[in-house]
Amino acid sequence: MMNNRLIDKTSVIPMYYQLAKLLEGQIRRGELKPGEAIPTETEISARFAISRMTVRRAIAELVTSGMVNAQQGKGTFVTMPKLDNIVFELNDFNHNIQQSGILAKTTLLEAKIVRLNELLQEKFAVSNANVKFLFSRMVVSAAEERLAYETKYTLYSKSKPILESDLQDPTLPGLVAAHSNFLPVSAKKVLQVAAATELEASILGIVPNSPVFLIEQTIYDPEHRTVGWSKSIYRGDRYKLTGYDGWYKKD
Amino acid sequence: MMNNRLIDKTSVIPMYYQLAKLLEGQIRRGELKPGEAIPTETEISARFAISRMTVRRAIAELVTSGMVNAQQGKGTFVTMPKLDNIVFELNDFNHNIQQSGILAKTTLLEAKIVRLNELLQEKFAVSNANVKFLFSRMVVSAAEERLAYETKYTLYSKSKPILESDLQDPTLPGLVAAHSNFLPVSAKKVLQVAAATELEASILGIVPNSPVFLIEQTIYDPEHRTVGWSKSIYRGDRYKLTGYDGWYKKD
DNA sequence: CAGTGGTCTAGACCACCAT
DNA sequence: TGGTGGTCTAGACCACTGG
Repeated sequence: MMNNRLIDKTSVIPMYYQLAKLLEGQIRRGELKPGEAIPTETEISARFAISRMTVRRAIAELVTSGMVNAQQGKGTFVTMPKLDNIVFELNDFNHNIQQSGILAKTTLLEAKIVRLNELLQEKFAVSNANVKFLFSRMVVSAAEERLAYETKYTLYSKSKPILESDLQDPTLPGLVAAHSNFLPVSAKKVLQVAAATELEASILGIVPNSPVFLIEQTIYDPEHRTVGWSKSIYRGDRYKLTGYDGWYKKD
Repeated sequence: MMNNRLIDKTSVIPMYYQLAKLLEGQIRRGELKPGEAIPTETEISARFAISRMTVRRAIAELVTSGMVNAQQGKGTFVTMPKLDNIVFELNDFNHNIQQSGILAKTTLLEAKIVRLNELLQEKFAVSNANVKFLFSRMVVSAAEERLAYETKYTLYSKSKPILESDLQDPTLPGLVAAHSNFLPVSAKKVLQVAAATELEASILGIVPNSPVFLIEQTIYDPEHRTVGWSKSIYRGDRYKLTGYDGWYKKD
């Protein structure tokens, strides 16, 4: 049925990888159909004269990629792809732009130290009125076009002046690391749609009430305390998110 | 330094899992800091009297979860968390609603067989004018409120009447599977913001030009042919996407 | 060169499932 | 009960890094 010369034991390419790709190909070509069982580990092990541990490692790759599903006592089966769980990756949104060959430029509009106010009290859940925050707002532009407007707050615990370096790493986690003694270890982003306010519209050069992306980001330290918060407005006509699901080829 | 009684070899919980959680805890508590090396595999192996393969399996878990980074010849190091790559999961969007305890209801507005037109020619990249498509449009609502409006096209190759079952699985992959001989194996979704058209606004009961989510979905068969396409409009004031990154606890 | 992680083996025992 | 996948071992050899 199958030739056992398909795995090159002398290759620099690991055997588990060769085997995984071999099985993946059979599934993609429909030689193994969704719902069907793939050969047992012992069978594959014997057929290719490969240790069972190595076979398991190969199958583990397929399990991870979601093409196959192992069931103890029964067998390993080709997955019926579920296509309703799409994942959108948001590489700081601006990578989209940079990948288009255009390079995004960040222009600082304002940066200052502020004290606690109502918004900050809500977002950071602190009550000590002496806490200092670094406030900054900036515009992201590319090819002479303004694309996004961002407002950021971070805890400010280092007595260090605000340098040009702020511009070099304008990401929120970067600001936290640079201007506080807190280590940012986790983040939450909430994406919504909104209508551009007068201010936002004038900064971005769009018509008021135009649809825009509104992204709120919160940065946490290891104790899950909020150490940074930002609100970003992205032009709706210049940004989109694309996501894939199922047996998409990744090579 | 560390007690070697922390791994219970007789437990039903696998040793590699216990070890992975033990290391994860040390990292979360800051006993192992970002940038630092974790003990070598041989060291851990000796300290707990565990086979190195088992230690590797434990570390592999941490590598997968992104907390640690292995470098051949050098060591394994605690990751400096990158927090700008947030991932939004979109469980067919309506799961958001269902998790709130409210149950979403889909109401079919129209369903019919259509022939090739300009839109379909572009989306499906077919030229044979005899190809038939199943067209349907529907409204998703919850708690007496209309939330989303969806328009779907799928290839129609089964000579089967359109049944009530269409309503039972109104997802695009489901429609493809039910009404064509094609197997949907991969999907692409593009998320944008838009202003509601007059039609969309009247169907959803919102003001025209309100900001809305616009999601286009394309379904592919194993040969990467388009077998389904849909366009969905979601009320901007009722939906949002939330994503996490970094060392978020998942237990 | 010594030390690290990466691959692989040939067994062993177990938990689970079907019959 | 026999067959499946899940865990674990005690080695082995390799590729890569650094001094």
